[in-house]
Amino acid sequence: MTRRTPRPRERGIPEATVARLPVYLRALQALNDQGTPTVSSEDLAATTGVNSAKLRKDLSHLGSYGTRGVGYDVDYLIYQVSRELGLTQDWSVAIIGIGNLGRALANYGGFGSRGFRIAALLDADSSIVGDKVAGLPVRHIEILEEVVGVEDVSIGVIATPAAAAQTVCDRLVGCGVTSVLNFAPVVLNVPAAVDVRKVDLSIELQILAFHEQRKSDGHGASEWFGMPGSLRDAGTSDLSG
Amino acid sequence: MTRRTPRPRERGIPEATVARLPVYLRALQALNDQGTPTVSSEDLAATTGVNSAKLRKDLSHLGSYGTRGVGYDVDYLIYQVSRELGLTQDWSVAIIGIGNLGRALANYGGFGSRGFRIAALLDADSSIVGDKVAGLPVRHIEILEEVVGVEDVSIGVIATPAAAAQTVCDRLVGCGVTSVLNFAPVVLNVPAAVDVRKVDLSIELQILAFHEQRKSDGHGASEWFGMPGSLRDAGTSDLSG
DNA sequence: CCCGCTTTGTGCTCACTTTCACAAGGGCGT
DNA sequence: ACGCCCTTGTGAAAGTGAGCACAAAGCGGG
Ligand SMILES: NC(=O)c1ccc[n+]([C@@H]2O[C@H](COP(=O)([O-])OP(=O)(O)OC[C@H]3O[C@@H](n4cnc5c(N)ncnc54)[C@H](O)[C@@H]3O)[C@@H](O)[C@H]2O)c1
Ligand SMILES: NC(=O)c1ccc[n+]([C@@H]2O[C@H](COP(=O)([O-])OP(=O)(O)OC[C@H]3O[C@@H](n4cnc5c(N)ncnc54)[C@H](O)[C@@H]3O)[C@@H](O)[C@H]2O)c1
Repeated sequence: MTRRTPRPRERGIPEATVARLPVYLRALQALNDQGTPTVSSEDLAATTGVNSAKLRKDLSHLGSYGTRGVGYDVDYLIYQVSRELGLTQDWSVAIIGIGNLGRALANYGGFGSRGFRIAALLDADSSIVGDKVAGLPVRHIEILEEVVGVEDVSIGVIATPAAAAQTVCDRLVGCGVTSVLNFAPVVLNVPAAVDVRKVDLSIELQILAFHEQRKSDGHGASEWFGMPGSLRDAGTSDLSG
Repeated sequence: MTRRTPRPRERGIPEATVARLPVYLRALQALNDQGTPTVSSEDLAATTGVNSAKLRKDLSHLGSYGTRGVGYDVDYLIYQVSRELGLTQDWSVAIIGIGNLGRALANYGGFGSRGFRIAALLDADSSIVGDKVAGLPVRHIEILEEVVGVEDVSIGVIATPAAAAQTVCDRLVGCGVTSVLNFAPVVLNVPAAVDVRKVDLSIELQILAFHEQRKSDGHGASEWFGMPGSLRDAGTSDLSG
């Protein structure tokens, strides 16, 4: 009866699940765009490349939002997943280091699916400070603390050379930023309360090289090639602690 | 000395270990650059932000290359890790989609720590075909198959808009490429023999947002902030299948 | 040549993930 | 109202990884 508590999920969504929620969310939004009203775990799992049982278990961590015999209401699920991920509020992002990569990031329109606002661009190079990139002025790294305060930055994106990354990170942490996305190829040292995620191109390539080597390694080619069509996911995940 | 079988490790290095080897390798190269001849698991673990037991177990999967009471020979370990990752041979990389991101990638000098060679840049936009980016000419996507064959491309990097990614991927797979690094925000559908790793900025941000929300969520601030100085790693990992 | 100090390599335990398999639940046709 | 069929939600099993704690092993000094 009046099942009051629809399972608010006291706390503790597995990290592995958190990493997949954005993938589901994206697929759900695509379904929504094409007008699909409901979707089964089987179908959603297929388009996101995961096992349907895993998908159901993932969603079950948010609560019981499906209807047996029918599936999930796309709109409603989008809302629930967004809420869980914290996308119902806006997050200010600052990009530090407006070089090749920082520029590409700044120009990247589809910044998440809403929820994120690029609030500031910072660089140490005086010759580009003042330039406008993607409509935003590049500001000097010197005023980082001020900018973080004024813009209420909660996520810092580090796209500086490796040598400057730790210093920049320390300053971000120093003025209260507790989430950092790091593109520089260094291991950042931060307090336990700060989350750091890294994106490292060379590591990705090296992992691919490892598997590539394995493939050519022993033999020519046989028993490889499973049936074409098997889905795949890969890449980013792993958490902090 | 004549320790003949240094444990060739028949096969099967845990994926989690593979993902960390590049990190160790980078730290080892830094040590080597500064002339350090040997390093203990404790020290190497500290600079790479992992538990020393985990580091030792990781390295033990490659064989017994340490010396008890002393540590690991930096040079030797660099060689062994490189070999295991397949970096003793060169891998040709093709970047498809020379827009903001593709350009940044092409210009990225520190491409891995050797081992990788950017062999070709491809794009569908005739107006930029022929341009030189980072010293390489942008070629037309039409001749992808030819380029892959001639340059012996083994890794394809997809930096096209999401809508084109699957098609590009299919063509890469079609001409024998079995390793793909995907920057487009789509789940690629590939045969089982193909490895796909993805780098997805919005997913990373959403994961950070989730944790950020958790931090501010319930309470003000207490029992948070573990002792500053704790190391952190994060980001990429997870494999294919 | 023996001893004690240091650091590796690893057995074992515990925690987290994935996947299977299925009972319970819900809608719909009759 | 009833029963059939479909899909969810989840216990339990299996797989993977993290980390502790320690015996085994180099190394150097006495
Ligand atoms: N370009 C890529 O594709 C790519 C790929 C993987 C990783 N990365 C990493 O991303 C980072 C940026 O790469 P990039 O190609 O854009 O380099 P870049 O040299 O083009 O840009 C770096 C920018 O950071 C600025 N900078 C330097 N020190 C700074 C400081 N202390 N504070 C603020 N800004 C500072 C520089 O002025 C420059 O504008 C590097 O660490 C690189 O290793 C880049
Ligand atoms: N720029 C970023 O920071 C960023 C961040 C995350 C993800 N991404 C993703 O990376 C991809 C590229 O981003 P971008 O900012 O460089 O976009 P972009 O529009 O600047 O560049 C895309 C390039 O791909 C080319 N292209 C289009 N269709 C093609 C086809 N069929 N074959 C070959 N080339 C084709 C276009 O001509 C263009 O040069 C997008 O999928 C984007 O979502 C970009």
